[in-house]
Amino acid sequence: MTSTLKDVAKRAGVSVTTVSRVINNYHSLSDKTIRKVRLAMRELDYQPNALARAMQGKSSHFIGLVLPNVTNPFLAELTNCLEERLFTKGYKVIIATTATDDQLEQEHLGVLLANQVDGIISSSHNLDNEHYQRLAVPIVSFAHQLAEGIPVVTVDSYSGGRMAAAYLREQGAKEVALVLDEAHSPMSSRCRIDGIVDGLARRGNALAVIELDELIRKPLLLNQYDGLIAPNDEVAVQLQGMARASGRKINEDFWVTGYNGSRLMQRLNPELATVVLPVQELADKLIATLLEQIAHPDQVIESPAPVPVRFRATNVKRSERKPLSPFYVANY
Amino acid sequence: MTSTLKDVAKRAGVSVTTVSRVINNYHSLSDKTIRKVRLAMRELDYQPNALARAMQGKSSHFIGLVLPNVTNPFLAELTNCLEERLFTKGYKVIIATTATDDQLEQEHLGVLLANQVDGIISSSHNLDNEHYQRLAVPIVSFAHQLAEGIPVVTVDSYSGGRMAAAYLREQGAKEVALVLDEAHSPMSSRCRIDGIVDGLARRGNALAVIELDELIRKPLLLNQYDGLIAPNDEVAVQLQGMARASGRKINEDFWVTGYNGSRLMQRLNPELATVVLPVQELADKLIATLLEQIAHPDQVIESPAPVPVRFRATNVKRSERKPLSPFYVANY
DNA sequence: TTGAAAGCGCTACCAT
DNA sequence: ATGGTAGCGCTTTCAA
Repeated sequence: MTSTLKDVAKRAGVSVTTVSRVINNYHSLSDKTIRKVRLAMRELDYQPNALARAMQGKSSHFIGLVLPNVTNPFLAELTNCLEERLFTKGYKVIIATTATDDQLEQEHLGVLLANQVDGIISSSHNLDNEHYQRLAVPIVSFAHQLAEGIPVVTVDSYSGGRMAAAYLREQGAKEVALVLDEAHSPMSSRCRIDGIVDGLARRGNALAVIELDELIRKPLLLNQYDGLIAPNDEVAVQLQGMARASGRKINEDFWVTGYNGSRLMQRLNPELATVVLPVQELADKLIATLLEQIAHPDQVIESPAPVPVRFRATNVKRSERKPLSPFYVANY
Repeated sequence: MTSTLKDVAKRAGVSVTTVSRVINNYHSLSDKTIRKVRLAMRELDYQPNALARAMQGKSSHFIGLVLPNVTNPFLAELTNCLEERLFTKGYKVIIATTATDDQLEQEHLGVLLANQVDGIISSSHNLDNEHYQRLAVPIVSFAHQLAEGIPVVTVDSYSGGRMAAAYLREQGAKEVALVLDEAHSPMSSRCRIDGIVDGLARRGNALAVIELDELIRKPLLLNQYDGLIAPNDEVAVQLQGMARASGRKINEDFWVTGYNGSRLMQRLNPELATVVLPVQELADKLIATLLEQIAHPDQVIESPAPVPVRFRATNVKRSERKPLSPFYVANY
C-alpha cells in the first residue's frame, strides 16, 4: 500500500540510489534531479521507512524509558521533559512501566533490546546488579546506582534533607519526625537522612521516625509532633490533611515538608514547603550522559556531580498567587 | 557485537531457516535440532532483532500514543493503563506528547508513521479533520471526534454533568456556578453542560458560568456562590483552597465537584466529590477498538457506546480512610 | 524434517 | 552527477 523508495525512483525516472541521496540531502545532485524526485515523493505521499533505515547498522533512534509508573507527578514531569527534548534531538521514546515488578522489568528490558534501542534511561531498579551490567546497551540511571560502571544522575539529597530540617527548626517546630512510607516509596537515599539529622542540629539525639501506615492507624500519634518531614509531596499533603483534621493549624502550629516539588503539587498546594528537584536540568543531564555514552560506547562515562536542589518555603498570600499555568491541558 | 540468526545457525550447525523456525516454534522440527539451537542461542546470548522481523511486511507491534502531556493525573493513569495492557499483548508504546501545538503533533504523527506503527491511540486534537483522515494507519481517539470514520471512545459526560449538579442541589447548594478554565482545559463536551443544566433542574434559568482566571483576580466573586462545578479535579482542589481561604467550610456551607477521579487526586483529597471516569475500562475499549481496526483495516469500525461514569460523593471520615496504595512507587 | 535463496526497504560501496 | 549491487537480520516460498 504505502510506497517505497523503488516506487519513487521509478516514478521520477532515476535510480533508488539517487532517491536515497535526495532524502539524505547528499551533495552533488543536480537541481533538476532533486526537483523531480521531490515531486515524485510528494505525488506518491512517500514516507521513508525508519525501521529499514535502522537496519544498515545505523542507529534506530529509539530510547527506552524505564520507570515504575507515570502517575507519580514527579516522574510524569520528568517523562514529559525527557520525551520533549529527545524528540527535538530526533529520538523516539518507548516507555516501559515496571511498577516494582522485577520480572516485568526484565521482560521490558528484553523487548527494548530486541528493538535495538540506542540507549536506556531508567529510574526503576528491581533487578540485580549483574542484570544491568550485562545489558549490552548504553544506559543511564536516575537516582539509583544500578551497577558499577553505569552512570547515575543524582540530586544533592543531603542538602535537601538539611534544608527541610532547618526550615522546620526555623519555623519553630520543636518536635520533628521523619515520616516513612517504606511499603510504597522507600527512602532512596541515606544522604537525605544524614542531611535531616544535621539540619536539625540536635547533637546526640536520634531522629524520630514514624511509618505512615502506623500514623494512619493511630492518628493520635500526631499530637506528639509539630513538624513532619514527608518522603514526598503526595504524602506531605496527606499529612497536612490529617493534621488539619486533628485541629492543627498548618504553617502556624504545625509544619510539614515535602520532596520533589513537581509543578502539579505546587499548583494544588502552594503552601507546601518542599525540596524542589530541577526537572529540566535532570532531564538534560540524563540525556547528555546517555548521548555521550552512545557516542563513545566503550569509554567509561563518569556520573555527573549531584544536581543541586532548592527549598521552596512558601507562605505566599493567596492574593499574590500566580494563575494556573498551561499544564492543565486536558480535562475531558 | 550482538549475535545474529546466522551466528546461531553456524554455531548450532543448522541453517538460518531452521533457527528462524525454532524461534517461531514452527511444527515439524526434531527435538534434537530444537535443543541444539536453543543451546546455541543461549551460549551466544542471542536476541532476535525485532526491527528486522518487522520488515517482512509483518507488523512492527508498535503503537503510537499521542497525548497533550502526561502530567495531567488522568492522562498519566490512562497512559499507565494502556502501556501495561498493550505490553501484555505484545505491543510496544511510543509516546508522543504534543501539548496544544499543532505542528508538534504533525511532526510526531509523521515520525510514528515512519516507524511503521500498527496503530495510534490519540487524545490530542490540534489538527484539521483532513489531517487525521489522511493518516494511512488505524487510529482511535479518546474523547474527541477527530474525523469522520475515526472511531472515538467517549464517556457519558451528560450523566457526569447531571450527577454533579444533582449532588450540589442535594447538599443544599443554592447558588451554583460552572467554573471554566478555557485557556488551559476547554470544556470538551457540550453534553456535560447539558447534563449540568438538567441536573440543576432550574427550568428557564441560565447556568452561571465563571472563568477561573477571573475568579483568581477577584476572589470576592466567590461569595456569590455556595456550589461550584470545576472542569477537572485539579481546578476543584484549587477552588476548595480559595474557598477555605475566604472562610468557607468545605462540604458544610460550600461544595465543589471535580471531574476525572484519578487515583492520585482521590488520595490527595478524599473529600472531593467528583465524576469518576473508569480508566481501565476506557483503556480496554481503546485497545479493543484499535486492535479490531488493525485486524480489519478496510472495514469501518463503529465507535463504542459512551462509557458510563460514576459519581463519588465522599464525606468519608478521616478515620475510615484507606491507607495509601502502591501507586506511590518512587519518591526520590 | 531441513535448507537455499529470494526478498522486506533502505544505505553504502564501487563504478561510470 | 548518477547508477548497479551487495548486504542489514529476518521470514518465507520452493525444493529436497
